[in-house]
Amino acid sequence: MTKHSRQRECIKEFLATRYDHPTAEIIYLNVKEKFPNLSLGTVYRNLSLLTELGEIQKLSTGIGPDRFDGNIAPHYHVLCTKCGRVQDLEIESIDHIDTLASTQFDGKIEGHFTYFFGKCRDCLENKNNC
Amino acid sequence: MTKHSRQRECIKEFLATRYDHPTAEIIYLNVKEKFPNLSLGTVYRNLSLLTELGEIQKLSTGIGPDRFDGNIAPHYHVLCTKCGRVQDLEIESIDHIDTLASTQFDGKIEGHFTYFFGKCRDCLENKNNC
DNA sequence: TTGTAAACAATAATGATTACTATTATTATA
DNA sequence: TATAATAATAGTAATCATTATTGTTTACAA
Repeated sequence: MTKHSRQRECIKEFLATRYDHPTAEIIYLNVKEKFPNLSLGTVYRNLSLLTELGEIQKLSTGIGPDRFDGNIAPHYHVLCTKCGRVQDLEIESIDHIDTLASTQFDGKIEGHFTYFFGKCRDCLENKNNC
Repeated sequence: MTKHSRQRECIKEFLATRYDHPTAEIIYLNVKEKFPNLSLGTVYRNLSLLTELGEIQKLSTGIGPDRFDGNIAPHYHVLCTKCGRVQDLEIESIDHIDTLASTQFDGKIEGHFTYFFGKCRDCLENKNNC
């Protein structure tokens, strides 16, 4: 049985205010302001739990540490290969690629994860503020 | 200037014989049979170099350690969520999703990486040999 | 040959994440 | 409201994958 925890509540609330997909470290530093003796392990444990519960989303981009997204509505992400920023991308569903994959795979396709990569607007314009 | 190295040669040859996308650790254990005092660092260094040269492909699936693929022809991969196996998938190009993403992204889309997930044939049939 | 620079083995260090343990907080119940 | 049961915590150690360092060896060009 899972009990309420003020730390977990705060982690979830913090994520709801951020649209830049922060890492566990960033979340730790921010939530620590409200809970000065917060432990990094607590952050990781709760991020895992919230991900399992489907209340947040974990992004394993393969570039740097995992990131977390408080928005669980279906959407995609673009990774800037210059500054490392991860931005949201609202596109129409591309779930047809699962059907396509199913026709060629001897087994059951349950879904996919896709990350787009490229250059963000700021990097294209050489603004170094990203 | 990059010099010839028998270790690198052997790593590349080994990858060419394998279709199961081995990890650095597995590659190390196998190539060690020919070079008994091979170092794990040498494996990582050469895998990075070969990846940069475009002679092999690195797969960062987000599940477990990175894997490597000696086949650089464009193709996709399916991760079995039960046994962790990574299998090849030959499907027609889905590069149109980059065009789709471009229409919604304020910046430049250069490509995408997509991993499908599901259950492999062996796991569906409860054969525990995978 | 011989000089030089790349590659090596061995090992230490790092970064991200998970595990452990004694204490504290939450919640059900007396 | 007090108390008992136990989930969650803070603090810390350990692990896992990977990268860095260093002194020695190997490839190759002069």
